Amino acid sequence: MPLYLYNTLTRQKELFTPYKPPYVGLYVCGPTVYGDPHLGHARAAITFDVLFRYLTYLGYKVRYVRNITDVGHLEGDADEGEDKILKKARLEKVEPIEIAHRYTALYHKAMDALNVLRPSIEPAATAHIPQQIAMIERILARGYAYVVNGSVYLDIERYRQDFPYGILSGRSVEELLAGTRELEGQGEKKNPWDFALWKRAEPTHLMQWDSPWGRGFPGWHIECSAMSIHYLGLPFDIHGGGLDLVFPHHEAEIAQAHACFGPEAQHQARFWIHNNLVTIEGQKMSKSLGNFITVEEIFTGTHPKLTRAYPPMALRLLILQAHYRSTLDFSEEALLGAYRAYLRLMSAYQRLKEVSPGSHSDFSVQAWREKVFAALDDDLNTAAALALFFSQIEDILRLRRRELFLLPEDLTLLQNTWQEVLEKILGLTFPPQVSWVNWQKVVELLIQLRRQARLEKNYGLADLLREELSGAGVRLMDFPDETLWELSA
RNA sequence: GGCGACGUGGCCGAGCGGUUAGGCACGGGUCUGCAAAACCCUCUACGGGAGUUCGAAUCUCCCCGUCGCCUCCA
Repeated sequence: MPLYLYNTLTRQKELFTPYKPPYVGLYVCGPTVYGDPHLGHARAAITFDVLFRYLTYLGYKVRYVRNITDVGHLEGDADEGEDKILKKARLEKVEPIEIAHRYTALYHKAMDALNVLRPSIEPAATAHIPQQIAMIERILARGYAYVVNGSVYLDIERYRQDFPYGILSGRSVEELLAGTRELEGQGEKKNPWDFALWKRAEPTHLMQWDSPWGRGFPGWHIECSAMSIHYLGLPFDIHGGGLDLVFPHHEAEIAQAHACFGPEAQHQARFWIHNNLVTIEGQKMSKSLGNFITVEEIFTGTHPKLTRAYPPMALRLLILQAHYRSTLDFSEEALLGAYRAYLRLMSAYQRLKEVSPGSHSDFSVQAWREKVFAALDDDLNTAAALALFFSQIEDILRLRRRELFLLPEDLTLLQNTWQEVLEKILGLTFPPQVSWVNWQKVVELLIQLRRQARLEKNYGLADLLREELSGAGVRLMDFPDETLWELSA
C-alpha cells in the first residue's frame, strides 16, 4: 500500500518512495537541551516515532538520526543573544556540558516513558565541530559566505543569484526585508537576513573551538546540516521537526546545503515534514507566555492546571488522536478523556485475546484492516486509524460473548492487526505501568483480607491468598502483630 | 504590514461533494446484594452571508473571529 506524506516543500501530499530503496534516511531536529522536556517535545517525538515505526513496519531499512543541540542556539534576536545552554550554566555555576547532559538525560527519561524509540543515531552538535567547520569552509570557498571579525555569515544576496531563498517557508527576501525590524548590533552583517555560520567567541566565552577564523562557536543552523548530511548523505529522504522550525531554521539548512554542495543538494531532503504545535487554551505553549507544561508534570500531576497524575500512555493517545498537522489544544479534560479511552482500548484488547474462533465469519476483517492501513497511508492519519479500532470494540465484545463469530484465520488476522497497529506502529503499550502507590494499596488490601480470614480460622483461604501473592511476586512475612511484605523474584 | 493555518455538537477531535467518524462527558433505562462493566435509548454539530451543484461541513467569493511564523522555541 502506498504511503502518502505531506511535504512542506511542495505543500501537498506526495507518494513516498525512498531515494535508495530499501534504505530510508530520516533526520529530525531534536531538542536544544537547556530545559525540561515539555508537551511540545512529546508531540514532535511521538509524531516522528510513529513515522519511524511505520516505515520500519513497511520493511524499509530506516536510519533515524535525531540530534541533540548543545551549542550555538542563541536567545533573543538573531546573533545577538546569549547561548541558551551557556546562560543556564552561568546561572547555575556549572559547566555547560553538565547542563547539556542533565537535560539530555531528562529528555531520554521522558521519551522512554512515552515509549518513544531511541533513534538509530543521536549526534550532539559539540561532537561534530569538525564537520561543521568543513562545511563552512566549503561554503566560503564557493563564495556564498563572508568573514567579518572572526565570524562567518551566509551571504543571502549572493546565494539568491544562484538559488531561490525562501522556498520552504514561502517567503521572499523582499518580504523578509519588509518584516525585518530595526535591530541594533547587526553591523557585522551585510544584510539583516544573513545568518551566522560561525561566531567569534570572546576569551571568557565558556564554549569555544579553534577554527580557521579564530576561536569561536558554530551558528545554530549549521549543526543540523552538517550532521544530517554526514550520516545520511545527500539528498536524504525525510527531514522533520516542529512547525516552528520551518523558518528560519530549516530554510537556513536548505540554503547551507545548496551553498555547500550546489544543485546536487536538491533541497537537502526530499520530504520536509512538520508537526503542528500544542496549544494551551488556544495559545501556543511557550516559556515566554509562562503556559508550558512539562512531561514530568503530566506524570506527577504537579502542574497547577492538573488535579491528578496521568500515565504516559494517556498523553501518547491524546497526541495520536489528533492528526499531526493540526494544532492540538491541551486541557485536563481532553487528557482525562484520552486516558479513559486508553483504558477502554486496553480492556477491549484483552477481551480480544480471550475470543475463541467460530465456524464462519460474520464480518470482514480484511476490509476493516485495509481501512486502518489506508488511514495510516494517508499522511499518517492516526486519529482516523484509532477511530476504526474504537468503533470495533462492540463487535469484539460480541465475539467474546459468542454472539458473533470469526473463522480461525480471520480471528488471528484481527488479533494480529490489533497488535501490529496499536503496539508496533502506534507505540501504545498495554498494560500501563501501575503506579507503585496503587500497587501497594492492592497488596495491603489482600493482606487485610487474609488477616480477617486467619482470625476466622479460615486457613484454606489465608493460605490460598499467600500462595497467590507469592506467585505474583509478593512474599509475605507474618509476625505476631503485623504482616510485612516485600517483592520477590 | 507580509506569509500561512484554522473556526465541527458540553470538551477533544476525524472529515477533502452524497453513509452515524471516533473518544470523553451528560441524561434515561436494562442488568446487579451494592457498584463497576456491558447493553439499549436520548442528544447528533459543522462561525455568518451569498454563490456553484440534483446534492456542500466538504468547492468559490465576501465578512467576522482565533492562532502560528516573520526574533529563540517541538
